Amino acid sequence: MVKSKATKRARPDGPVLTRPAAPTVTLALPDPAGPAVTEPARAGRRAQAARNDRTILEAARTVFLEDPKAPVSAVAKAAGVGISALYRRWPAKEDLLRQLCSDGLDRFIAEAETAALAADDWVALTDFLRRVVAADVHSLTVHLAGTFAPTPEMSQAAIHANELATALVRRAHKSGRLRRDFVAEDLTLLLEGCAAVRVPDPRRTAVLRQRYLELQLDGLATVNGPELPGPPPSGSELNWRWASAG
Amino acid sequence: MVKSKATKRARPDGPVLTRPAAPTVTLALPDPAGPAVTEPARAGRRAQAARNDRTILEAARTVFLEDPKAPVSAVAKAAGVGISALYRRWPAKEDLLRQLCSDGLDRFIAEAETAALAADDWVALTDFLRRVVAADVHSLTVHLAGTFAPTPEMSQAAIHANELATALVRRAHKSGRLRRDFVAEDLTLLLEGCAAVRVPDPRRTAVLRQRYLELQLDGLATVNGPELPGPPPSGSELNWRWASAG
DNA sequence: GCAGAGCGGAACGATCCGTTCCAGTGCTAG
DNA sequence: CTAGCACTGGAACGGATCGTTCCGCTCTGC
Repeated sequence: MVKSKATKRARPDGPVLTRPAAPTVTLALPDPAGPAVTEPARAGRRAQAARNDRTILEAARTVFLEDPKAPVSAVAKAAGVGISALYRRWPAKEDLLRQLCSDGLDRFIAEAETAALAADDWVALTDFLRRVVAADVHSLTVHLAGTFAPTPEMSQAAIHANELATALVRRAHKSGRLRRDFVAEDLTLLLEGCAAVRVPDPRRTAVLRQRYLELQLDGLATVNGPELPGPPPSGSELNWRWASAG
Repeated sequence: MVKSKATKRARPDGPVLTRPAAPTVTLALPDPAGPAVTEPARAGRRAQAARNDRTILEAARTVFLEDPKAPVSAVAKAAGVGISALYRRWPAKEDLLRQLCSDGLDRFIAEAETAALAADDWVALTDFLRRVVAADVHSLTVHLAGTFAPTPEMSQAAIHANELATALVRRAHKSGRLRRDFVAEDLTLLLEGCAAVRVPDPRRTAVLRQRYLELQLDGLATVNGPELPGPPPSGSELNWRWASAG
């Protein structure tokens, strides 16, 4: 999905220009466990370097999730490394943000594909939404977009993500359990609303987001009753974030 | 509600310490019209000053609604005045923010009281929510809180606002049309979700917020079905913004 | 035992922003 | 008619923040 993820680490020679490091990170989950993806586990300096790759990425995710405008130093501190450890991997802050966002997009797509496996058309959609909210992908993607220039690949991925989501909505409509006036474009703002739910404790935040998602799912399942007001959002109203670079 | 709003304008003598100017502003509505509240309309310099009072306040509302961290200069520019016109009225940025937020709180209370007039217990709640979302009070209040030290009066007002909202929820429950597992504390986060809905065009934003509010209202009206997950938010999870100063 | 990969963190330079200051403008009192 | 001054626009100041660079140290890998 993301094409050949560059070489292993930033080469010591020659400038690094795009998406540099991160050894096939499986994207930090809300679940902070994860018993390590059988990293070769060489000991010593090299090992620390390898570990730092994911450590920094996870720290960055956490930090920017809490405050999209957090300084680079905050990420370094959260990761328990110095600033140079970070700059060795990503040439600039923007590159880090880009990768974070890109990974989020990939994750979004992965969840959509997984959810699409469900046999039940209605369940496919609801499952998808629950997954995306649980993965906490949306807030990162949305709040970061606009703070960096998206690569063509990302715009491409965004389009693909849209297609998958649209397909899920179409299926849900076919099931007859989704209210008629709900369209695929509504998904973005619905998710944005969920992402806005925040309390100091991250764990509680996750739970509460599911709570309000369920509330909205019940709204989605309301097939009788007055139509939702206003025309639904249009693509152009939504995609202004990805504007620069198509 | 807001106690004696100080004298007319910042006195030329002596330092101004609290909530200075603004001649009983009726809080800018989403509706940008408003044919002036029969201001004495004296001509000349004094008139400009009087007009600037409301002009600046409205501009500030617009600007900070779009970006809570906007610089003071942005407000001045939006109001079409110089920076000193602003600083003549509010001793510091924080004072301006405080007033904006306080006015929002007052508005919230006013809407709650108006909505409470409805005879139908269910309509009282839904009407209230529609009003609050339409007034666009929540996003300002919420995103500004924490950027200044709230006055005791504001904390007081916040408590009062909570009481009113709670009463509306209680009534709605009595009507039997509100799902059992929805509690008053849920209101805050529900509104926060609505406030998160944003597109470039403010008018469209307003419409879309109503759209997703209606979706959630349908969710609120779903009395049969599985319970919402997780314990609902608690007061302490929500009020951390108003923390300093009780 | 040595070359250098990798690191921590201080230092730098640019930017931004809240606030102050001052000179200009045009009412308004006398 | 004019002197005084309330009021204003906007330049300038000083502090804070932050991205990025740089330097000296450590410890590995050969």
